[in-house]
Amino acid sequence: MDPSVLAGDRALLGRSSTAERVADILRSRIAEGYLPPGSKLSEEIIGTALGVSRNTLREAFRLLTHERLLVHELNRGVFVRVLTVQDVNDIYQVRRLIECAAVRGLGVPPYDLSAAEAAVAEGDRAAADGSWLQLGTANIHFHYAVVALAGSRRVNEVMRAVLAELRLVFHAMDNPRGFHEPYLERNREILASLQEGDKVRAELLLTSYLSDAEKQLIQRYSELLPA
Amino acid sequence: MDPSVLAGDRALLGRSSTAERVADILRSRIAEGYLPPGSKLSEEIIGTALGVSRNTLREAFRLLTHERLLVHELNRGVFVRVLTVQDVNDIYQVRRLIECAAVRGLGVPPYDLSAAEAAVAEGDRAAADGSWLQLGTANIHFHYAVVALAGSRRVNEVMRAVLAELRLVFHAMDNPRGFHEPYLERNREILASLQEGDKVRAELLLTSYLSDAEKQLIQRYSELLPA
DNA sequence: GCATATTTGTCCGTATGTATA
DNA sequence: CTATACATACGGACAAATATG
Repeated sequence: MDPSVLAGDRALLGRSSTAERVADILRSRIAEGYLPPGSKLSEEIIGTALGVSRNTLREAFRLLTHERLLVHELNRGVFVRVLTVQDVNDIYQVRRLIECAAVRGLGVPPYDLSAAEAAVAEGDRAAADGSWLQLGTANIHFHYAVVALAGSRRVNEVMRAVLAELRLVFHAMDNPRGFHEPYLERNREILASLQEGDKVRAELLLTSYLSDAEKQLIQRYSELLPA
Repeated sequence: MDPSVLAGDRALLGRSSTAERVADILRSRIAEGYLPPGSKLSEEIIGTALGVSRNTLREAFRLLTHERLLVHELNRGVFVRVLTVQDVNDIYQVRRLIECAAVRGLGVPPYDLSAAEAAVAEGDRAAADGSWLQLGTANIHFHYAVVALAGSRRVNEVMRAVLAELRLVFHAMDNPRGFHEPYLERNREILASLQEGDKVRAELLLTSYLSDAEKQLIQRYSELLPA
């Protein structure tokens, strides 16, 4: 790994828990693709680059390992997670189970859809700017908002973790516009169904959405991995 | 045969870090009730008692904190988690969502119910022995087996974590027999429905099971906390 | 409110064990 | 097989926060 990736981050270390701040920095670098899947994160190199001790760094590694962004191999160190085709399939199985169950479990309309509406608006802005990666983030926010309708802290946390993993998958897509753009409209349709109180239609749209996205990602993955 | 082909499997066998073994010990003590919710775990006391350094002990604390068995308060230390009434409500909301969705998402019968059958048998043995706490564990195993039918690694992990939290709740019940015993028969009914391929009935039974258990636990909690 | 004692947060140096070229 | 690099674990140190009288 090239330690200069973290050179500018030393100044950011000044607030709350050191380990959490280190984790924040590493999480950003992973999300931005500076630390691609499979990278080894050396305690020595990162510790000196950020100016923190190994104990503190290991604490940060633990946090990110729990978020499934890193994997820890005994006596070998930590690495940026490499997701397999099976992982992608499992992530979408979780999404189908939880997102559909959240919609199905809704009470009587109207629902508080402000967060979902904000996510669609965020997607519109990103699309207008041509920020396709940000559009992917906005789409993730929309689905997080849908699950949040269930009103459960723990369900929210599970969803947040799964969607964070999904970001690792998105990095494999070479054409972010072609992949993300169509789903903005599909989210708008899901939102409209919920606004009309039509849970059944919303769940159907959600199911086909997830099915299509999974197919695209797995096809792309299958092309990449044998290479 | 070349012994080196098994080199990678050494990690899968008896090897684990000191921190993980310490975490195992503490997890057992918590599950057994020796460290009741609210207990403060002093680094000094436990470190010397187990003969490990503070750094190693803190690593173990982190593992258990991520399992939600401990809570970490900055500059104050770690404590055995004290679940609130809201936590109990949230845990059952998650269970309703995931367990029902797992059953609803099942394909065409027959299903592989061996794990669920084994859990009911485990419950029968525990009831015959009068081991009511073990009966509670067996009931937990049954519901874990039901969720495992969904076949998703991530869903399984979520369920395992939620059911581990539930164990903390069970410690609040003063009459373990009165609480756990009736649910053994109800699990048997759910199993029978699944054996007959009747997903709809299984989901209905599951819903009422979870509703009743939640009511009992929350009532007990409400009696305890104001005291 | 203040001063003190205790405990945690962070870091370092080092010895040992493990994996890999 | 050896050498190197690295992770694991320990003990000690000091600063910072908290608890106690």
